[in-house]
Order: sequence, then structure tokens, then C-alpha cells
Amino acid sequence: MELTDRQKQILRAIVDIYVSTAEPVGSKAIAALPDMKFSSATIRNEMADLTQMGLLEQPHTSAGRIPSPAGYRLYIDELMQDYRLSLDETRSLNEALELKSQEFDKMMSQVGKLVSKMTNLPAYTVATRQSEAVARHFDLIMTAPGSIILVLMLSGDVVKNKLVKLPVQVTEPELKLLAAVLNASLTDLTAEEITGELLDKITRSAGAAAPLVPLVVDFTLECLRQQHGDVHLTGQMRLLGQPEYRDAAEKAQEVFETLDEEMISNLPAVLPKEGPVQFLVGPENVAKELKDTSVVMMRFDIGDGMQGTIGVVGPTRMDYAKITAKLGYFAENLGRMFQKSNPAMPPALSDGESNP
Amino acid sequence: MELTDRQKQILRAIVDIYVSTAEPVGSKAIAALPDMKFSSATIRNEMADLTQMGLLEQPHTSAGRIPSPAGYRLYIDELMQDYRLSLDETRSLNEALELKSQEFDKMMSQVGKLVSKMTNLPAYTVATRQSEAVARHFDLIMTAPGSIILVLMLSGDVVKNKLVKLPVQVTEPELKLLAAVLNASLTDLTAEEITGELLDKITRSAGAAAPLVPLVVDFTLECLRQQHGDVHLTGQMRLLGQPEYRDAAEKAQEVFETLDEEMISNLPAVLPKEGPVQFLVGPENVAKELKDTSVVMMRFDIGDGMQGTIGVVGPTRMDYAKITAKLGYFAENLGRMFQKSNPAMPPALSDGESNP
DNA sequence: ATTAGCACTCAGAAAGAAAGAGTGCTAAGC
DNA sequence: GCTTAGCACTCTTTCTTTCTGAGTGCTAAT
Repeated sequence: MELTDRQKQILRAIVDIYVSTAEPVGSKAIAALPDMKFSSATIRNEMADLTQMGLLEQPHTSAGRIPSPAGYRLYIDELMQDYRLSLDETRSLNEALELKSQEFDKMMSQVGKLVSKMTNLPAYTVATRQSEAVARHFDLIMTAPGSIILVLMLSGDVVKNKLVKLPVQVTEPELKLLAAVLNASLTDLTAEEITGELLDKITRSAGAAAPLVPLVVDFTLECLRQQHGDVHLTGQMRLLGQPEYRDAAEKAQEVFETLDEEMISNLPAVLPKEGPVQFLVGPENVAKELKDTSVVMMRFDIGDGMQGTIGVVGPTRMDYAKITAKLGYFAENLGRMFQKSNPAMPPALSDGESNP
Repeated sequence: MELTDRQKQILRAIVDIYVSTAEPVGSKAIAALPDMKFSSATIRNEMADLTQMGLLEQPHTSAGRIPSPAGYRLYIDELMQDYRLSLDETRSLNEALELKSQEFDKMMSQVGKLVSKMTNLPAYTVATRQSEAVARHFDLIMTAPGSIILVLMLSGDVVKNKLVKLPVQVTEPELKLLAAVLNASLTDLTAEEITGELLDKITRSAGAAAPLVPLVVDFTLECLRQQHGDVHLTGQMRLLGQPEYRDAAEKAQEVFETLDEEMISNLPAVLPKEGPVQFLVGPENVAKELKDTSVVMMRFDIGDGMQGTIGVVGPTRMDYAKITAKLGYFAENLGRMFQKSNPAMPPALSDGESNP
């Protein structure tokens, strides 16, 4: 059953208003809108129809209407109008984007904090591997007699390190030898390509440092098999700024007990559609604790087989258009930053007028 | 004015009860305590005195008493009795302590999560340098033509890395040369010992890779000068589990707006006393937003010039004894783990009764 | 010095009353 | 036949009022 233009217009108006007020919207408020040419009575009739269709809900008889999850979904898929960032908003986004370029993980975490701040909602970031990971470089550095640090560089410019306590005494040259062997034989291989045979060969070539091989290899395999980087979730408290959680601290707590890091990294699996922006609206989340919670996700390109995801968590009544616009801006610029690698530069924009 | 034994006993009882019930404590409840040999009337008199002295407060005339900040302070300093961890508690702490040994930062963050979970309160961890940092090892790894990763190992087994976009074309051997030069001349020096002269010398020796030198050195100096590692703050939401914040989401939000990472790393500066455990009780926090919030901090040894701090954030009415006991257990075992380096092992403890 | 007894206070719960926003329906208008 | 004005009705919200009970502080007795 197709909606008439008028119905669409009304539904859109209801979502728009409800999103910003968090109060049920009455027919009068709609009728008062500048480009609404009908009386409140007509609108009441249409609202009754939309409720019938399951796109609106009524908290109680004498209240206005609020969008149902289906209503939000329709709004997102068809009705939502691009939100244009104001100059002020663009400017503060740009300022924020001046991240210090640093370790990858720290950057991701900083991006999360930024997004959370700019949207005033909890946000997360994850990096996900697109292609099979391979090791690019091994390094073994002795820190004290008996302990070394293993530095492992993977595709995607990911650097991992681990402090290893040595099972045997090893000298510097022996360590160098092992590193050379590892770099010669274990780089550019995916986890599957690292066979037992190969390991035997490496162990034989490793000389005195042979007992170290399994330690190094296990760590390497573990790293190679990791599909996701760390999940950086921040700004949880900002959920409390939303009226629906203001006096429902318990609910807010539940949300983040459910939406832990594991769940977040599995989110893409339950997505209804593909695309760079994705929405999980209220009950589309499987967990019942999240039935009033929505997530907006945006992908961005990191390059070298990695992909980043930024997500924003909020009440079902959230400003999808605005959040999408802001996330989009982030994604675009982050993609650019990461691809060009450092130095990180937000798009050139002389932050006043530019001279002729 | 010294307290009588009976007054001490009553004050201690009030804190103990209030801490666990979060309700004002009446004279009757105290009198009902097994080892309380006096009638409620007597206790009422003593309570009036204690109130006079500023150690107790009365939310309103017809309510019981609650400890004042000064009361808590006295309790902490003199009255608090060691909380004995139950076998169950020890066991779950031990289970929790089986951290996967991994990157330092990740471990610290995991410790924070753990402490937060075990105390059911927000927690943070920081690593602080005790002695001057020096670089231990440099590594330059080419990831793609035009970009390299700089891996820097510092004292304290801290590994930093940074993706560097090259200003000039450099070949592998040139990179190797630079790394060798850096390792030869820049290691084991504190930030102050790295002089302009020295840098000139390095630049001259660096050959084609000379333009890279300032990039590397700047990053190195930045790392060396960092007094604190990252602050890992987690479990903020758990503050909402506390009755005083249950219906005061706003207050909880304020707490963490104020208690940001910067403030946390400066906390030690405002401490009233020295020692491995430290308490910041309610209004002893300078920020007025934190006047109902306490922090318990515990130091632990990491070795190699580094020191860790675990902190727990809670309402002023928090179970100082229990938290202290748990933190102490963590600190002790973490200290042991970090010093021995990996593999991380919680103390051997046959998790039942030990045989004679 | 301690305690029983009692009048008094005051927050919080429960119950009732009033206000107001918004609906659905009916009947009139274009 | 679609649209709209009018109106009775519903139901939340808010404000009062009343009631209850825990707890105190004081006085007088032990």
C-alpha cells in the first residue's frame, strides 16, 4: 500500500518534529507548519490512517503521535532529506579533524571521541580487515637479558608488539639471525599459508633461538587471524543527555551492558542492507535491551586492506539526517587522511574568507 | 578533641551501615547491633555530640545520621578495619587476573576494565614515569614507497610507533643506515641530553635520509617527554548503579565531564597524603562537581622506571574498606606480574583448601 | 551515667482534584 | 466527495491535601 504525497509529507513532518522535541506530535502542531495546507482535522484523519498502517504510534489516547520503528525505517529509506551542515558545523568539524597523527589505534580512539563529542552521543570506531592479513616485518629487540620485545608489522600499517619472556638464554646475534629468518620466510604469507613444514624449516634455520619460534609464530598467527581491531567505544554517558534516558539510568546501563565490544564488532552481521551508511533502528536490533536504541554506522576507507567503521548510538528517536551528514563528513575526510597517509590534513579551507 | 572509644565505635558502625544501605542510620539500628551495649537513647546523645563535632550530618530533623566528609576521612584514617576478601572473591579476582599478556597499553586498559567489573564502579588506570625516559631502540620499516613506520622502543618496555609520510624518496639501505645511526647515537639519552649539536652530527651521518631526521627526533622527544601514559577510563556507566546517581543522571554526567583524562592524570597532585593507597573524599576534590564523589587510588610497580596507578571512582558513600582490599590485591599481583614480565601468572593458589 | 517514655518534626507515600492537550466523530461547507 | 469546524470525551500530568511512620530531643526516673 503506497503512501500518498500528503501522507509522506505528514510522516516526514512528524519524524522531524519528534526527533527534535522528543514529545508526541499533535495534529495542531503539524497544521501550523508553514507549508502545510490542510486543517488539523484533515491531518488527524491522515494520522489515524498512518497509525492504522503501523507507521505511527500513540503513547495513549489523548496524546499526539510518535513514529513507530517502521515509520522511522520508511523515513530513513525514502523520506529523509539531506541535512546540510551549517558553516559553523563544518568549521568545528574541521577543527576537530586536526588530529595529531600518531599510532593507528590511538587515532581510531581519538576519532571516536571526536564523533561522540560532535554528535553528543555515544560513538564507537573499529577497524576491520577487508583482505587477508599478512605479516610485513618482524623485529626482535632485547630489552633486558631474558626478555625481548617482538614487534610485528602487518599489512594495513598495523603494528603489534609483545613483551616476551625468553625460555632460554639468547645472544643479540642469535636474535638478529632469527629476525632475519622470520623476515625472509614468514612475510607476505596469510595465516593459511603458514604451514607446519615451513615452521620446521624456520626452526631448523633459527639456530640457538629455535625455542623462540613457537612463541613468535603463535603471536603472529593470532594477529593475522584477528578480523577486527580494537573496538573503541566512548561517550557512553552522553546517552544520558537524551530525554528518554534522563530518568532511566537503568535502561542506559542495560544498553551498554548489552552493547559491549563483542556485540559491536558483530553489528555489521545483522545489517538489513548494504551501503556506506547503515541504520539499525530500534527493534531491528536483536537484543531486546536495545529495542529503543538505534545505531548509525558509516564506513570509511583506510587503505591497504583495512576499512574503518564509525558508529553512533542513540535513542530510536535520533536525528538520523543530521547524524548521517556529520558521519559522512567525517568518513570522507578520514578516508582522505588515511589514504594519503600522514601528514593528516583536513580539507583545505581557509577558515575565514580567502584573499583574492 | 579526642573521641572516646564508644564514639569511635558508633561512628564506625554508622559508616559501615550507611555504606551498605545508603540510608541514613538511626539510633535504633545502631543499638540493635550485637556488640553494642547501650540503649538507643545513649546512642542518640552520642550521635548528637558527633554531629556537633562535624563528623555526622542529618539530612533533616527526623532522619537518621549520615557520615560527613570529615567523618569519612576519620573513618579511613583511623577506624577502617581491614576487609578480608572472601574465598569466593579471591577466586574471582584470580580468574580475572588471567590476562592475556599483550601490548602494554592493552594490558593497562584490560586491568581497568577488570577492576571496574570487580568493584562495580568506574575505574581508571594510568602508567606514570618515575625516572627520566630514554630511547632503547629505533626501527624504520618501509611499508610502501614513500611511507615508513617508525617504531620506537623506550625504557619501561613501552613501544610507540608512527606512520611517517616521507618528504623525500629513500631506499631501503639508506633507511637501514639511518636506523643504525639513530641506534648508535640516540639511545639511552634523556630528552635533555639530546642536543642540537648531536642532531647535527646525526644529520650529517644520515646521508640521503637526512630529511627524515627531524621527523624522527621530534617524535622521539615527544615520547620521551610524556610523563603519563594514556589514561584508560572505563565503566563510567556503573556509577549509575549507585543509588545516589540512580535518578540523577545529570550529576553522573557532570562527574565525568569534570573528571576527564586530563584531570585524572593530575589527580596525584592534589592528594592529601603519600602512600600506596590514597583517598580523595568528596569535597577534598577541588572541583565542585565532584563534591559527592570519592576516588580511591592504588599504586603498583611496573619496573623499569614506570609505575602504575589504578583508581576507582564512586560516591562519597563507598565501601572504602572493600575497595581498598580489592585494589590492594590487584596491585600486589599486577606488580608481581609486570616485574617478572611475561608470562603473566596470578599467584599460585590451589583454588580450594590447601592440604596440610 | 544510663535509660524509658513521650511529644514533636518532617519527608515521603497515597489519594483526590483540577487542568489541558489531543483525539475521534459528526455534521456542515466548498 | 474531500475538507473542515465544532464538541464531547479520554487520559496524562500536575498540584494539593492528607496520612503515616521513622527518628529525634528532651525530661524524668533508675
